[in-house]
Amino acid sequence: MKILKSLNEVQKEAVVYNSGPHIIVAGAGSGKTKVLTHKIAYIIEEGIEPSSILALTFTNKAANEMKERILGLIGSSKAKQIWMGTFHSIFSRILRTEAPKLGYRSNFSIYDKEDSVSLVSNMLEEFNMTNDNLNPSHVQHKISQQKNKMIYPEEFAKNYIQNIFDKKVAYLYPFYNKRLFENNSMDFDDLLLKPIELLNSDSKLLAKYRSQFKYILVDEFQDTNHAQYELLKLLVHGKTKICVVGDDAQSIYGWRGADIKNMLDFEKDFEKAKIFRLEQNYRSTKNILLAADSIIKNNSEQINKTLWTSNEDGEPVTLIKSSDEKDEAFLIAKQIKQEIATKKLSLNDIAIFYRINIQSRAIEEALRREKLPYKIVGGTEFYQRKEVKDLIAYLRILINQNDEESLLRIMNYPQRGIGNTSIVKMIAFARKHNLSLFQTMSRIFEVIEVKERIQKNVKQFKILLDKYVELKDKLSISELISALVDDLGVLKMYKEEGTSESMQRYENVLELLASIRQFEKDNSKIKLEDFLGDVSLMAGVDMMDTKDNSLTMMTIHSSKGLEFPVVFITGCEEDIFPLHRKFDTDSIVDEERRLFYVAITRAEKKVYVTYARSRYRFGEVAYQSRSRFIDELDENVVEELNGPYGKRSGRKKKSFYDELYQHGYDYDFSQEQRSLRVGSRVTHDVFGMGKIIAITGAGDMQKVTVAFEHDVTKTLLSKFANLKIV
DNA sequence: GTCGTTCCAATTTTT
DNA sequence: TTGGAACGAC
Ligand SMILES: Nc1ncnc2c1ncn2[C@@H]1O[C@H](COP(=O)(O)OP(=O)(O)OP(=O)(O)O)[C@@H](O)[C@H]1O
Repeated sequence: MKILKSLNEVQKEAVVYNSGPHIIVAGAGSGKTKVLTHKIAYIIEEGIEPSSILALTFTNKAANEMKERILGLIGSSKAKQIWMGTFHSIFSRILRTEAPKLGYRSNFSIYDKEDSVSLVSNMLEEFNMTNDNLNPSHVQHKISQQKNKMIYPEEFAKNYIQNIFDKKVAYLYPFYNKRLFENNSMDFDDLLLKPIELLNSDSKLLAKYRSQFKYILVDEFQDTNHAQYELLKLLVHGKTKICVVGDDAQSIYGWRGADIKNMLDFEKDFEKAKIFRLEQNYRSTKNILLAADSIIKNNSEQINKTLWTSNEDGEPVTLIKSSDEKDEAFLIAKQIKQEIATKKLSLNDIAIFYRINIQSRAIEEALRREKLPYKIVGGTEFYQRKEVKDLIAYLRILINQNDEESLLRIMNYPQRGIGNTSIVKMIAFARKHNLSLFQTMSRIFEVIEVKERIQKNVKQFKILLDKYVELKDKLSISELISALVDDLGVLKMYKEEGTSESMQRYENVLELLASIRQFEKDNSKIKLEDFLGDVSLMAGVDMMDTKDNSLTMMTIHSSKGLEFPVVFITGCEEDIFPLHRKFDTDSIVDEERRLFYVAITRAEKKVYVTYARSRYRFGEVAYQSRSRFIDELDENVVEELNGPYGKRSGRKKKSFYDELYQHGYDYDFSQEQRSLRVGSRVTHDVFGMGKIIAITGAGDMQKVTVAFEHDVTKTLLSKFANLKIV
């Protein structure tokens, strides 16, 4: 059979296996995704209906690629009928049909993080809690964490309150859910929670989906959260075939609720689960695997796995040292030119990874200067930009008039003389009369607190919206948005402003129009509702264009599942990678280490690791020390490209002089500064462990602000503080 | 209600 | 350093 031909023995076994739940646990590049792909193709060839297969991937892009591969394998367009996508997109699709059973309408909006945060923010204002010192985004994050652990408001309030912050969150949490519901909207977590509620409460529906999905396959299983796992447990029953694949060493979304425990529990929860282990890596050179292994073995908790390759030894990992982030970027550009010149590589073969998006700035600049074309994957995503979101908000309100967040966004965009005071009055009226804000606009003349002149503005706005509600079924999406953009005059507005930001916005609006036209071309007869759903669930990598010839830049998180011949891992310095704040626990550093492992294992032939001795952070120079991960790399597979201070020493503990070198020569080595600098870890006799977050003054008057454990921050005179460096 | 100025947190990572 | 929120003047 053709489908099995390009597989090794274990892979074949796993593809063909059909006697019950199975999990494929294997290291990077061992062909997990490949097995999953071939398995699906195999099942279809066996005569199983594609529409009875549910295949869950981590990104939409991965889903599309998998579909294409399957198409190539079975040569039939049947692949289109597979239920394939991310958990979020699949279950939002199911909710479009089933949500009415929960009291939502099927045109519900999907709130992304920003929408959710702004909902929280508006709630704080409405509840007069703006003085409570609550950061809306922290509140939202906390709520989201509970939701994806399936901890409901009552339970949270009862069992999980540890401090005053939790208490306030517990107060807000039920109202937050209520508001979402009233807005006929769901946040990302609801897209998983609501299906769980539905399937738990409606046995007929459960039966329907259980018989619908005869095969369930999950890629990147190590990064599923509790809600996702619960969904799987619900859907899988006696006859369902379930196959999951994952690598615990690549779990990098713990902060988003993902739990490796799911992998360990699988055997327990799914009876007679069979484990397959793939041990041959087909992606990388021996040296790269050695380097990756030397990193990951520093993590204590791991599922034991072997990984070997018959590929060549290849080149060592090359370390590039630089003085600051500009220098780093320049050296990367220089090295890329050399790679291309000497190795017949194309730009597409090279990727530059970073820990945090901000790092891309300096690199972009250097690449532009050196005339190296690049693309940024993810980052401040296109659909996240303000002007784009504003226009999308118009579309959303046309579909779902209860979507108050969207309505608030556009109420005064572009400016039409409806200010905050009037909006507050309108909301009060809406709450009092149990109306939506949208309905309130129809009765604006009853809201006597709003000035007459402004009532007229509201009326005008309402007429505009009504007109487009009317038009939305008559025009295509692109015609609709073009007409709207014209009507609103935003293009003209940006042009007249004439600043460089405005021009950027102008461009972005044009790009939005173009992208909608493209979207229409790719998905004929698509409905506005579906377009909006897709847009909210679009991941950064989903937009990645692999056709054009350019370098790829992205965060390591976005690089998951991808592979490139040459990989640059940049900013390998303490406090960047591992990026940690104040007091990180081992488990957080372990996740950073897994992230580093993911980064290395994306590479086929060559890894560069770069770091800088200083970089601008928050507008001031911060002196960096190189990442512990660099020291963890197996010396035998590492070379230094430009160590101006001699060869890397194998010493684990740095000497005082090394420390000096680390921090550069343009540094004042006076006693107190050497010892105390921003970022230094210190201990205090009374307060214990801490980290310096600011230093002011000098000499006897020098003050240091230290963040101690348990959220205690103190500003002390260094003369008396007697801080000891650790 | 709008515009300009000042002030402050942000640089985690994203479905 | 930057962008958004907050504040005050008109
Ligand atoms: N039996 C095989 N023969 C040749 N090449 C293979 C084989 N199995 C996998 N590969 C290749 O190895 C590379 C890695 O495969 P794949 O992406 O499926 O691995 P993975 O285990 O999912 O990796 P990761 O977990 O790192 O994302 C791919 O280029 C794939 O084509």
